[in-house]
Amino acid sequence: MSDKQAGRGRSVSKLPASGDEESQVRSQDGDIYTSIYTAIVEHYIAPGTKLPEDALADSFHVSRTIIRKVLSNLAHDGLVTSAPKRGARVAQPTVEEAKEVFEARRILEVATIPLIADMMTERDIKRLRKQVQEQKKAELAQDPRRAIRLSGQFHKALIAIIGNTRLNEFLRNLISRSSLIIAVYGSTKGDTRSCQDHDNLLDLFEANKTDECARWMEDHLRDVEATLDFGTNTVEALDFAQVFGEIQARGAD
Amino acid sequence: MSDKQAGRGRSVSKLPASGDEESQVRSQDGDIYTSIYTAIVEHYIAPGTKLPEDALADSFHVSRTIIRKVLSNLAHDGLVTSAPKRGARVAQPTVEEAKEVFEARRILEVATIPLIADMMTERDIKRLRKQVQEQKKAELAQDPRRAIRLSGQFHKALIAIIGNTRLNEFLRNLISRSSLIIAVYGSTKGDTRSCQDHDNLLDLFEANKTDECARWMEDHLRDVEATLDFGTNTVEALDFAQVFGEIQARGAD
DNA sequence: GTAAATATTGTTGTATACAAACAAGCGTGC
DNA sequence: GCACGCTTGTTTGTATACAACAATATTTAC
Repeated sequence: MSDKQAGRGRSVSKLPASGDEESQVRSQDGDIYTSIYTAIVEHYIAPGTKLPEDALADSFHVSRTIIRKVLSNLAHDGLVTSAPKRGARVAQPTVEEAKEVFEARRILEVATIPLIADMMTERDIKRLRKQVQEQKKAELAQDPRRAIRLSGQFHKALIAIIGNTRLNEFLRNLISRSSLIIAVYGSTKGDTRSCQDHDNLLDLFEANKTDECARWMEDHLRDVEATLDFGTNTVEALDFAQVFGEIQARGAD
Repeated sequence: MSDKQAGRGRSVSKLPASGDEESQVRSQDGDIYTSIYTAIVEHYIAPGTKLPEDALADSFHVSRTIIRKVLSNLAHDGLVTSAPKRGARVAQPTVEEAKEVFEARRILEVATIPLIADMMTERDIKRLRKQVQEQKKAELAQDPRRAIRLSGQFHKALIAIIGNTRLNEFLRNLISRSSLIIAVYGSTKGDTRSCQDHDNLLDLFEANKTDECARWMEDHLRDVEATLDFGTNTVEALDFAQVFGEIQARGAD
């Protein structure tokens, strides 16, 4: 697949029909992180869902020690909140947080446009085009999870052109949070337009219209934010046990 | 009984800092993080210094469990690196990392200038002026640690005007890393100029010359980066035990 | 029957114990 | 004399035990 995972990011493509490699006794640490991370970011577990250490430890056949570390990392990413003595839950971003995240994305992704335009090569364009195609396919196939993920990957791939790990990680963080925000405030309609949008951006890049690229990005992010409905937060906490059952279909013993 | 390497071993629990037997019930988690964080950022412990869990646990009179969590957080902040099975050390940023950090700062701090100018009030200016005065004083008093910290606080205070937690935390991260970078590649001279610079920026803000503010910030950060000497990395790992005594008294920002 | 107080259960925070891995010191063999 | 392997010691990774706290259920008083 994509041979160019920018930065040392953890590959998020583990979930659907996972290509089963023999990853059993290998570093259990990162795999568990990835599982829960993916489960949250791709809306397999709803915001607000409790994440008890014991249950998770049982699910993944490790001790609470490991789960604790993973949850701590996820908390640092802002995907779970952990109140001092009452455990961890999948984070429920407030409206203020949501607006902050999108404001930060606007600032970052607009400001980096000139640099991106400067360093972008033909191959980059080609790769991005292909990615947009994939996204389009996913949307036609009614696979919103995959579509959202690919949309995020597009933005990540864009900034990855600069090759700055700090920026990559910051945007990765913002995009994870965006996923969560969409889970809480997202409307179920009208997001299919973004695919067209991404194609338009590439056109502008190819035409060397950098200023218009910047304006486009600003508008695009505002559009996405505008599709959110800050009145309704659809929360339906479902049991996570079955979820991780699906995720790692192979039970250890 | 051959004498082994100094700075290791179990005899570190001699710290005067925690001679109080009663205060160890309260300050568990966050204070320890702050202590080590401050120690690193303010150059009390040199990059590359080993941070053995046992020794730290003894120093702070807690178990390795706590230390482990703290080190994990610090690793996430990029202030310590932890190789899989050979422990944690104070991070030694490479030249590439250093350049990435400063590039990220340029992008972020320049891009936010318009927003800052937009939201800045008289009181903000007054507060910032006072802070610059403090910094000037520290520099005259030959207190480079304090001067560096105040310089960082100035930049943080600037972006804090926007009131966006994401941006605040990102810049905080970049600034911590900058401190580390200065510890490794910093020249001992010529940093006193930054104080004047900060005053100049405030003048521009007051004159509503936003564009010039942006250009100023760009130049300023490039100047700071230019004072670095990427050839010499002065590493002198000193014992951290005595260090925490001095620090624990005051908290960090 | 309701509400307050108490008992019980369950979950998290911290410490400690044990096992595995790395590093180094020592000795033997060539 | 040098190199290789064994052994010892130190340090990290993981699991488990125990204690403290929160939440819930139950009992009792009015």
